[in-house]
Amino acid sequence: MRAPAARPVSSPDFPDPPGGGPPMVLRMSRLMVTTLRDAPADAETLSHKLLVRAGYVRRSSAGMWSWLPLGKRVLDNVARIVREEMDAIGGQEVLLPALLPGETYEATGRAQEYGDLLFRLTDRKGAGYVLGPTHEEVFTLLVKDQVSSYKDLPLILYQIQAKYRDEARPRSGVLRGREFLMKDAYSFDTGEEGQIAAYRAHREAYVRIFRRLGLDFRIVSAVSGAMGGSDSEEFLAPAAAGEDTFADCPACDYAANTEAVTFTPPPAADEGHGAPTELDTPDTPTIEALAAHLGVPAAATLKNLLVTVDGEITAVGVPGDREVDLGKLAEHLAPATVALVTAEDFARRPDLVRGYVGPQGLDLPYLADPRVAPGTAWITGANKPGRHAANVVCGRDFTVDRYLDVVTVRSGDPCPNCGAGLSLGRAIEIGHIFRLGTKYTDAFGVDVLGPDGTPVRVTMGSYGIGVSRAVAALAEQTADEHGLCWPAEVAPARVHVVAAGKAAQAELAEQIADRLHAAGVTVLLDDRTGVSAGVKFTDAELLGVPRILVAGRRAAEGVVELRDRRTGEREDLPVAEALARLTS
RNA sequence: CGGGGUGUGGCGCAGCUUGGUAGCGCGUCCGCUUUGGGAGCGGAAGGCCGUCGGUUCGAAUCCGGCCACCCCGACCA
Repeated sequence: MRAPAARPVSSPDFPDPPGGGPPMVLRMSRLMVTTLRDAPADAETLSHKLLVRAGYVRRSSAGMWSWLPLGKRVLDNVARIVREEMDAIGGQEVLLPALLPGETYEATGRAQEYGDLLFRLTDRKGAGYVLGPTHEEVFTLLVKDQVSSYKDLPLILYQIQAKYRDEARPRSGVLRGREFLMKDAYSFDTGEEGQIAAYRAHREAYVRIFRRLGLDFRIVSAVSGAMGGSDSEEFLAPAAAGEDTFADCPACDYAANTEAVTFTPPPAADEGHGAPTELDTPDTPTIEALAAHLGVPAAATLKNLLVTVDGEITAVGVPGDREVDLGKLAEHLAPATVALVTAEDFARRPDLVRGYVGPQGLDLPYLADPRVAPGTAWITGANKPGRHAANVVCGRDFTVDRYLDVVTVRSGDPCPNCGAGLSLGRAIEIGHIFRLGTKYTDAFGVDVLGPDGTPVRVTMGSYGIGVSRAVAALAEQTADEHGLCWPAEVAPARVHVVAAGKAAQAELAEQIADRLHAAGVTVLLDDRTGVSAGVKFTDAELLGVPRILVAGRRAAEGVVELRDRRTGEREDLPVAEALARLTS
């Protein structure tokens, strides 16, 4: 497919790598790029502001983005790297429709799981369609159609394609759009072993991809969410603008999405608890009021949150200083529906005293955080207005029906691996890999014939990379106060040549651009006339090409200035040497 | 979906309280001067003031509906 290397490529390191398209000279005088001094008022995150200011992207409508020439080049470079590494593990690229019959997602129940997140539309005949949010079903059906023998497996298919999610709130520019570019790959194997091998191959490919992209990233264990399946890991790019919170252990290599952090209580110290006593605690329906009234830390109290699980009133016990993460709770109890109790629910249960609920002697299912361990003693509601009880011991005075990790993780919580204090950070999810097992092949009955002639159920994995999001994540991680600052392999050009002066400088800049071009290097040439050097420098910093070559004051003596965008280092060099540095 | 906010040339904003037919900075175009850190002077183009309706002799401005967008929350690969 790609043009043979008729052009000189002297090194894989600096000049354009193979597959990046032919080297070009991009002329600022003719490029469709408008840089803005001010960011749009609605831009919040750094990447959003800078990608717009530098003329890489422009908002088309809510959550929909147009990629302008420079942005498109960065996007293509990211896609190219992804493609190369996917091909290297034997992935075969395809392109499936983004517009799909609605029933595709009905068979697996995902139409319902996705709910409003799924973009739905109707054709002229009234038939329902969706814009694909991810393509497990479609790929599974494709394989069912195409593959019939174990000899056809293992198989890795992928595509790089626009995905659609009708986000309730698109935000942060390209970071969370309703249309975005995603690489989605699917592996098909017979049996557990192959599936694990495919998962591992993808994991390693992802590490190579994100390293090549120059992203700082962590691999974190995650919950599978709407994908289904057993194991999954997320690739997170730490960034202030990130929407995910992850826990990171400073002492070992543990890292996890906060939703996936578990807690194992230390062995119970089951001694010396006195009998329960009732306390007079008027006007203390909140933990805060109770702790203040008694002069005890909130952690000594037991908070009992009442929820309904598929309509059944259920209590959830957590230490008083902890918050229940309703998302985690719902995750554990899925597919049951979890909701906070309403006033009507209370009306049905006069034995439940709002603000004074305790688990002892209550006729309710009782769920609890592992911190509410057998043998621990608590101050909790006495199930009477204005009364609490102390020395209420778990296992003696009440029992827990089921332990669940439902508490919001805090900085300093123990690492499940080594016990050190976890730190929390924000990050952008740039990749997610899943072992799906047979969820989708069961739904569609996808078997191949095995060596013994009997059908074997196919096992799957799915592996996503947010390509457009990775661009934003990169911008987020690499930009500084002057603007964008791309790693060489994804930059829209390798070198930004600035003609800073009059005709002589312009002519030298042209010659240099030509020679770099001939050496296989893509050049962004600022050949604009009537634009002052200052403007060109400022634009160069905003645009973020990693190396800036200035033909300026000393052009007449054949000396140019070479700058490093990241470090700001500058050096005057003879033209020949500058060229040698940029092409070797 | 709940709470808050904003809609005025490409971008950033003022004008609205006190109605009188739209203004500033940046950008764009033309001319001259300038040319190493977002230049100067002179000229010019570009906006049915989100939308629909109401009040009024007259509405960007007052009133009401709707829409859009943004932020926080909920939700969410």
